[in-house]
Amino acid sequence: MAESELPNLTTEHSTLDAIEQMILRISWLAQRQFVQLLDDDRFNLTLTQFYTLLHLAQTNGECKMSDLAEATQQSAAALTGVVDRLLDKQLVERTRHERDRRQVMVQITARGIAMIAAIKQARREQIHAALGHLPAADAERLLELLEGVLAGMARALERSETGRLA
Amino acid sequence: MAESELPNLTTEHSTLDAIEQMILRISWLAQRQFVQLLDDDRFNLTLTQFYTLLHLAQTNGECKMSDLAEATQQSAAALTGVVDRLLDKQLVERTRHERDRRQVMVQITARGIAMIAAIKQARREQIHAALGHLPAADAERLLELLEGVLAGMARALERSETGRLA
DNA sequence: ATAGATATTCAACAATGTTGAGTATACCAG
DNA sequence: CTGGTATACTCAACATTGTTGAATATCTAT
Repeated sequence: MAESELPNLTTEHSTLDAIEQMILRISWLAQRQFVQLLDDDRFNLTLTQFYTLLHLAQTNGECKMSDLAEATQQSAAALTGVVDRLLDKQLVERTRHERDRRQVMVQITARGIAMIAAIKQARREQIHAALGHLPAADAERLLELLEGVLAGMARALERSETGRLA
Repeated sequence: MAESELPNLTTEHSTLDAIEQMILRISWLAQRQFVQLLDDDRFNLTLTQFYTLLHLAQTNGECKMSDLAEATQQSAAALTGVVDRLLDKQLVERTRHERDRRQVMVQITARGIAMIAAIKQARREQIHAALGHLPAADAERLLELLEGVLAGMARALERSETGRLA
């Protein structure tokens, strides 16, 4: 992975390294915090189930299994089990593509949409508890910078994963 | 500083909500990216194993199982299995406390220390691939803002988790 | 019709996580 | 010392997720 374009790795680490540590720790905390929320009796979802359902909520209409697997970074085999459990909870429906009968299409139900909305609202309250104190200008600036981070990470991930979803 | 603790949840969502989405997605990507790295033949660790080993690396000397469980946010029962596998890989050693024979003490080995160092170096290269393009000033500013985020999240997590590790 | 590609599921296994029971040890009261 | 209780950890049983490779069904092109 990107062995050529690495300028002065040994010297000016400090800021990027600190950002790296920060992102790792924030990721860890954000996830634990969110998992706690999802574990609530109202929701009772795992993180993987949530991300899968979220993508379905953001996709209007049906979604192919393989597309869903790629979007949520899961193998097709793993996704089958996740969708099974979402189906048990009546949060999604599974149908066959009309023309290409090989394809399995998944669609979120009204119940699933309501679930996502409720989780987002709860999450909104949680994030306000954590970040409500940030000055508005800082929040705006942070958002801009995070967009840059996300773009960079998505690129790096793409680059290194070519041909993973066998 | 905007002192309003929970002002108008229903109206001015936009920026904080966008930051929330961004953090969720970055967390997801950061983790997937890191898991890929840890899966490399050189390391062959899971995320949980890494965080557990990392904490042992940061703790000089031995660490009690229950302390380690709390620090890494795992149940004692789950940790037993994780340490079993770290033991198989000869990355840690398990001994009994001399006085209180109930306590099991875990200590990282030289091999474990070398492993953590190698992972940190690889991670450094990965983060450079993702963020190397950020202007230095932006990186500095991002770091400051993330520190604020981390502090807020740590506070929120503390508040909500009182007495979880039964 | 058949060969090969594509889409998905299934089977077998490993790692993690939960809960509740079990074991060993420590400590305290009588 | 003995018995009772708290503590520290492990174990057992189970659910979820993840991997790989095989199996199945369907499409497409010759």
